[in-house]
Amino acid sequence: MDQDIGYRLKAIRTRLGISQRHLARVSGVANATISQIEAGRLNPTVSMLKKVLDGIPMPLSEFFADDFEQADRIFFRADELTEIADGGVSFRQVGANLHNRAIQLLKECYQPGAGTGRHAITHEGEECGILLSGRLEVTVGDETAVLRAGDAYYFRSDQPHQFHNPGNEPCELITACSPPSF
Amino acid sequence: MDQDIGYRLKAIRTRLGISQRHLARVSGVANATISQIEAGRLNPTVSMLKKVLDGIPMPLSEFFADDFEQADRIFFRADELTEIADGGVSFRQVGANLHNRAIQLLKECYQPGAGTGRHAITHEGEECGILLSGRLEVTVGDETAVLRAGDAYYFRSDQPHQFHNPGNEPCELITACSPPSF
DNA sequence: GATAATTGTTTACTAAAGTAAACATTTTCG
DNA sequence: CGAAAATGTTTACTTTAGTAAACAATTATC
Repeated sequence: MDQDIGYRLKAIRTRLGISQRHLARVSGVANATISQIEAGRLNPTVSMLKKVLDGIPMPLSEFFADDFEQADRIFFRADELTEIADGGVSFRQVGANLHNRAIQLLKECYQPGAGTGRHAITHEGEECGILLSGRLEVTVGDETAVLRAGDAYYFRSDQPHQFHNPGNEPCELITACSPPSF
Repeated sequence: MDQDIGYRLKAIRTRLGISQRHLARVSGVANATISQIEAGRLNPTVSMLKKVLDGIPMPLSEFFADDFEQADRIFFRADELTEIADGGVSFRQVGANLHNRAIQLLKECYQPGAGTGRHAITHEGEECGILLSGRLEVTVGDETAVLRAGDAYYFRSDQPHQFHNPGNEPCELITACSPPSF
């Protein structure tokens, strides 16, 4: 249970790209607390967890929503997908608790001009995706391509990669990572 | 915050008609813990609250759902009303956190034969209601009446009162209590 | 009406949550 | 490169969550 909370908090925090210390500062708690919660070494009180989430901000109901307590769910309606918005990029994730899972499937939407940021990302595993609409500029290693609806990609994630929507309409795509990266 | 959790737990527990000790037994926690949580004297850990709710059973998401964190909401869609089922009787409450509020408004539905039980209820305040459909037998003090759609009642709650659906179709009504009784 | 069972509360205690401050790494920037 | 800032972790300590057992009060049962 404590571990579940930790995994979920870490997933949310890193997805937003903020550090433990930053979250600690804005929520007014000790950074050691967040470190230990995420490590599953601490069993937070409700009010402590709320205090932390207030810094994101995220209501408790959303933190516990979806399949947080039903990791074995099989079917998900469209409006049940876990949504994580981050600037011009929004993610809709199939399933919420993906630690110990093999696949992370996302429906992503990049607003015009939005992207993963100036710096390329590197992590373990592999990932791939296929575009549904709009255009997406994908850079992997020293290769760059602008994809259109129907185009796809597949690469090992230890190669530096970044995404960017160069068009003037939103870009939708389905992506898959293995293992899930937070 | 701690007090909010306590009020809400107590509201849910008493609505289900179970005692602190019973809930403590089935959830495997000390009854003193439940007493102190409800009194707002204890700041439960998430896993402790989950352990308690597992005895109801109620998922954390539902506990924190609705307007638990937004006590100032004004409008509620039909499907947003807090539903509390109890045997043949179901309650749909307008708003969830009614402590410190003056009114508790419920849409109730009694299945045929269902009622508030053999023993009359007594508590402070006043309550009233109006029938939407079906029949409802209302007993207040030594007076009994069978109400039909459009009929209504109003009494001081310190008079022993009970409700029962004597018909063979569900009975719907809107009730109001002041102050909210849990 | 008296005994027994059940209710919620309080208390002394122990197990653990939460913090401040140090730690070891990594990243940033001149 | 090298100083400086920022990252997550660990540690010693204080506070508090959680428990068992007693308490007082109410309710059930004969």
